[in-house]
Amino acid sequence: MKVSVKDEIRALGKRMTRTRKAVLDVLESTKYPLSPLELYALLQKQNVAIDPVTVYRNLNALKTIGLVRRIKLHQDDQFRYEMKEGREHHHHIRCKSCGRIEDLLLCPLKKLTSMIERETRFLVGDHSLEFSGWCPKCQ
Amino acid sequence: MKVSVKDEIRALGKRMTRTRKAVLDVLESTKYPLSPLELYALLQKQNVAIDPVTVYRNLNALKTIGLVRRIKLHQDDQFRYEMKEGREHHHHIRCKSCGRIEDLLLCPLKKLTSMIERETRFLVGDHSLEFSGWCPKCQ
DNA sequence: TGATATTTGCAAGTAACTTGCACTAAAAAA
DNA sequence: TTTTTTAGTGCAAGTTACTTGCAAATATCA
Repeated sequence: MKVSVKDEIRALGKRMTRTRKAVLDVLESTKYPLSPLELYALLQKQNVAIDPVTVYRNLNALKTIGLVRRIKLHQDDQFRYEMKEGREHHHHIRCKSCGRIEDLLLCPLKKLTSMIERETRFLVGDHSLEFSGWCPKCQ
Repeated sequence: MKVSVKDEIRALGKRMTRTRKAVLDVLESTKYPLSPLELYALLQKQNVAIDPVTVYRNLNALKTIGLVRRIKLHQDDQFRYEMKEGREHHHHIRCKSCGRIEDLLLCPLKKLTSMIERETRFLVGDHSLEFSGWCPKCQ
């Protein structure tokens, strides 16, 4: 975890606790978005004593101060969290078989947005796009 | 409700009950995808005596026999159901303010799919795409 | 070091949905 | 038309993911 993160947290009146640091460390070393309970399971493997509720609360706090992003994947019944730092707007692809999630780096929807605005008269603020299928191992 | 629907249901060993007919009627006359509890509320307004559990079970049954489609919108904590009949593959746009949901008739993602398959080596089976923003009334 | 305010853990509460079970009522058989 | 069979229903209780209340613990700062 970067030194600046601790400062960023303190600047916002939050504290850098043992558990919060552990949560941040796991998020930073994981390349795909984690659910609170997946994160909790990873912490247990590392023998970090923490309550699931504390994981939820930390993720919420980190989201509020803008360090992490909360997403909900299609047909998923839980939220997932990923570090915001250095990550552009992106979408995901998920394996229907093993659940593996990867980032997609391209977003083809900018042009489409104005078409949709014309067509629906909505003012578009956001979009979500997600693919699912079978990853190389599961094919 | 079309006559053929009753036959379709019976052909699959299911029965056309008073409550199931009521659920189907509401779904057929609603232009946007309904959550089970929204559907339940609409039935109550029409003084249809039904238990929420029965709404859930009917929607499940109708999904299983392929008459309705179940979808989950982004950041929504409930499933929604829409009639399948005569409705092509499509996406949705939702108002961030009033929650109004409309269909989008175009799907621009066919070309993109092969790009993503090349890039990720996944075999793409499905995608979900959803826009949100502000509808004309809420702008 | 001590004050104070955030954070934590445990227990309990929610919301959306599912399951178990006895009872009801469609549909098929007699 | 009247049984018989079995799907469907209502109520209560269970499940999952998450939230909230509160007293005790601990990070930060004077």
